[in-house]
Amino acid sequence: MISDKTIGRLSLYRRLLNGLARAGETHIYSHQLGSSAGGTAAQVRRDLMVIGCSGSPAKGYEVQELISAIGRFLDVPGGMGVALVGVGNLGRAILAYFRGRRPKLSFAMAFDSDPAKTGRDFHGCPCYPMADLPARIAEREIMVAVLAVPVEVAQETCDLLVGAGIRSLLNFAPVPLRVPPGTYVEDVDMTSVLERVAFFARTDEALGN
Amino acid sequence: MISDKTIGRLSLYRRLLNGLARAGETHIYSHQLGSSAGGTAAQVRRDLMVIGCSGSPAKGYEVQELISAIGRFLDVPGGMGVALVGVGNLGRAILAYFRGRRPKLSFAMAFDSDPAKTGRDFHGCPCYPMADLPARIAEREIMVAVLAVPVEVAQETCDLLVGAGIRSLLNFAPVPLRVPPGTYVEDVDMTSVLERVAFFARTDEALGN
DNA sequence: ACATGTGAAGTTATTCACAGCC
DNA sequence: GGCTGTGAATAACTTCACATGT
Repeated sequence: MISDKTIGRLSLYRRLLNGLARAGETHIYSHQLGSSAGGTAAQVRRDLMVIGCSGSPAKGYEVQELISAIGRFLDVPGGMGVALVGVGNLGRAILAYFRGRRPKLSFAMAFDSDPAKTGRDFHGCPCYPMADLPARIAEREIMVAVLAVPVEVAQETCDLLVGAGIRSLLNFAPVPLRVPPGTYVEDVDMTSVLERVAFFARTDEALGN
Repeated sequence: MISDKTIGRLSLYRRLLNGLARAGETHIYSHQLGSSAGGTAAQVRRDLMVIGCSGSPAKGYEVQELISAIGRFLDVPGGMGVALVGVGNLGRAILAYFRGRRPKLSFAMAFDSDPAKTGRDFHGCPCYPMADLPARIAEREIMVAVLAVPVEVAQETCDLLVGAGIRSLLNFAPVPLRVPPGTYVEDVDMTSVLERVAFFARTDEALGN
């Protein structure tokens, strides 16, 4: 009933709204938010409708109210821990990227099979050996994982995570993962994204986008 | 007329087919390729149809033929150079990730505003100062760029790239870019992707996906 | 029998457009 | 006059289903 596209946009709206709030803005119209978000006014109104927000024709939407409403909708009140598996170049970049960015969603632990990496912190996140994974994930009741392991071990690592109780995961390995029903997977396949981008460099004007 | 989703899947099919070819497979049925790709047989057949491939009911599709056909469709014969802007943690991870992965699509140059980074190589890719960007991009006729700069300078860097002749770009900064018509942008907003993934950890079973 | 190729149907997502209100 | 809220229309994408071929 609620689409994943809408969820992604709500997350983006919140970030834009936080910027507006910091700049002292108190109200915003759907067409302004729409154009900042790279979408349309109608889309913004629909998205806000599904989370039960409403604005006034006179002043638009209240920035603070939207921020709170999106937070109530997206966030788990107590915050959520995320596990990273695979502390290679990409894994470390992800840790650095998210460090301190979202208080309600932070990397609580990382795992790697390389003994040279375990036992220390990366960007503030402790790294443990793979053998500890099931116990540590169960102990902290982690439900979300990011997979940044080599493609050869992606599926088996995924199975291990699901077995340990992970309910939703973000996969950077360039292979679609098989998961049991009830588990959510988002594949971010950078290879195919880049190939797509390269493709449209050629055809954009030729086919008139 | 050809959708970006199809392009992304073709890229994935090719990767899977390369694996099959390496394993010695010569033919494949749409339902096999579909399930490896996390899709359906009908979808595979439609995707292959748009690039003019056909198989036989007897043996399915010829693996090598598909690989060539996808290559003819997606690749520029002479190969394509990509520029990276922003050699931070994420930028370096991207260089490492793509190193030697696709011969027809490789990072030819990188740019960064930090003088400590310019003048040397990162994962085999030379890094130049931002001031050199327009001339070097024009000289090598680069059309594709990856943007991995801090969000504050993303739009201005994008404008610089477009002015230098970039036609298509992959943006990792968490803000939608404004580009002139005819330019293709793919935003990979890891923050909102992760928030989405976290959201569905809670609701998957509750709302029964 | 079983797989392909594809029109038709179905599904999901986005945009239009207008009533109602400030 | 311009904005919100939303049913209706449209567009985009996916799946069905079956005629056709081997």
